[in-house]
Amino acid sequence: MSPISIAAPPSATPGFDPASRFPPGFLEGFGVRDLPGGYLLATPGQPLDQVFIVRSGRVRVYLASEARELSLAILEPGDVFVTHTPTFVQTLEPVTLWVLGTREFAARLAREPSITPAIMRVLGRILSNAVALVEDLAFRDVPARLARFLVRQAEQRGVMEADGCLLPLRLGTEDIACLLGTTRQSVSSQMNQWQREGLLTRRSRHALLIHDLPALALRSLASSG
Amino acid sequence: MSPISIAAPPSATPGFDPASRFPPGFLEGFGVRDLPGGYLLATPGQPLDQVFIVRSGRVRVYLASEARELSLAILEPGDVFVTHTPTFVQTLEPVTLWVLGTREFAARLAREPSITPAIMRVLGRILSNAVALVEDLAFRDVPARLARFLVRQAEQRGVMEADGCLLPLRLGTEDIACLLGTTRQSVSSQMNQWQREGLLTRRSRHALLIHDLPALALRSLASSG
DNA sequence: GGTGTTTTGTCGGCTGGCCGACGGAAAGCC
DNA sequence: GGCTTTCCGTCGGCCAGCCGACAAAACACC
Repeated sequence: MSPISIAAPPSATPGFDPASRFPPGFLEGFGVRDLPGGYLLATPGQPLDQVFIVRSGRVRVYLASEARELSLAILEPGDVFVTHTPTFVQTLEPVTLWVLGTREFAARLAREPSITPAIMRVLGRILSNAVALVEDLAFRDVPARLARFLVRQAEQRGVMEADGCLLPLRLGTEDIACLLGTTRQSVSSQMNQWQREGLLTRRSRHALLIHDLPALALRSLASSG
Repeated sequence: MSPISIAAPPSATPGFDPASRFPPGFLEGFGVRDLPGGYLLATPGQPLDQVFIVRSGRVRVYLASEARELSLAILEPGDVFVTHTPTFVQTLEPVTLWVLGTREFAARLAREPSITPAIMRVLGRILSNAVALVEDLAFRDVPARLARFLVRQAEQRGVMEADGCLLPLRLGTEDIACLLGTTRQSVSSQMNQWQREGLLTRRSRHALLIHDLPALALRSLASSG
């Protein structure tokens, strides 16, 4: 999950084994935890430091003020995160996680230093994503953010077809708006604008057909400052 | 340097030894590098991965679009950073750094696992700061961001006096605007607004006297969404 | 202390995008 | 199929804050 995303790894092909992402034996020591959908597993208030990896299901990481929410990432199987940051973390559906306390994790690293470089890469990627998110908010207007979002989604999940790139979306308009730091209305109107221009077609509520990907990419360049 | 800041450690008291922040012997292996003012030591393009620590002088970390710049942090002696992120890093004045390549750094961690927890704490703090920055941009309007900035500065560097808290500022209006993701004009007018309300006095170009810190803190709460 | 340069204060116009409201469409549910 | 509920599209009003422009002040340098 991408343009606005703080999570660790690159894209996930559907139907793969999340454990295959990690060195053999890496997951030993992690606890397995099953959670129901809608479960809030971390808040800014009580930071029970934990490293977790999503095994199945989706998890949303977000910030909230009194009036609004901003999704930082929607984690999918294989994604890594640390509850060491002042964010809310909530399951979107029933979820299975691998979990380990940060202290134990650090001790583990100390015992098996060979995995340290891999971890540093993951952390570096998380930080890079956070920086990219700041860049998006500071420099790009809503159309550009939305275009970027769609292009990235297409790169990750798009399926080429005769008349364009079919993009299965598991998010509603409101969810997208929340990822982009804007409103339902702005996303909706922009999307329909592009539909009228022939850039894309709303195939169904959860599928989008992008006809002109390059044109979208063009609109994803900075234009708000 | 704070409300908008991605850098690692808490505040620095002036005239301290930056090396004292780290475990004895930690800095062995680091190279020492002297750079002139205005030197650009990293850009998003070529990520020569390095871990560096500021020994003296100030360093600015920022993002740039064609039309605008956003400062992520102004690093001071003792601050740690990684050029592993797609940002610009530039010296503001002549600077001395301790530098080590990320590969060597990781190897070092692998050899001396005892310092790993400390490093994870530093990375966690950097990430938390980045998240806080996103929060600022997404949820707070300009007055709130500015108020927060001033309050934090006061906490870190302010000197209590009879008629308030004297705040030595090494930044101009434009620099502050750049840290807050806004414009010179907005900062200026808001500051003078508060001056008229008696909250603060512009003592000189580089010094500010804050009379009513609590009132400022009140204005630093979210109000743009 | 005069003179050029940089920094700051202020104003008005303009606009992106938020907000509230409401009708229509799709999807779930029996 | 009918019903309910959730989701989506669109419009008009409104406002924060950016932009350009210019004057005044602070500072630096001789």
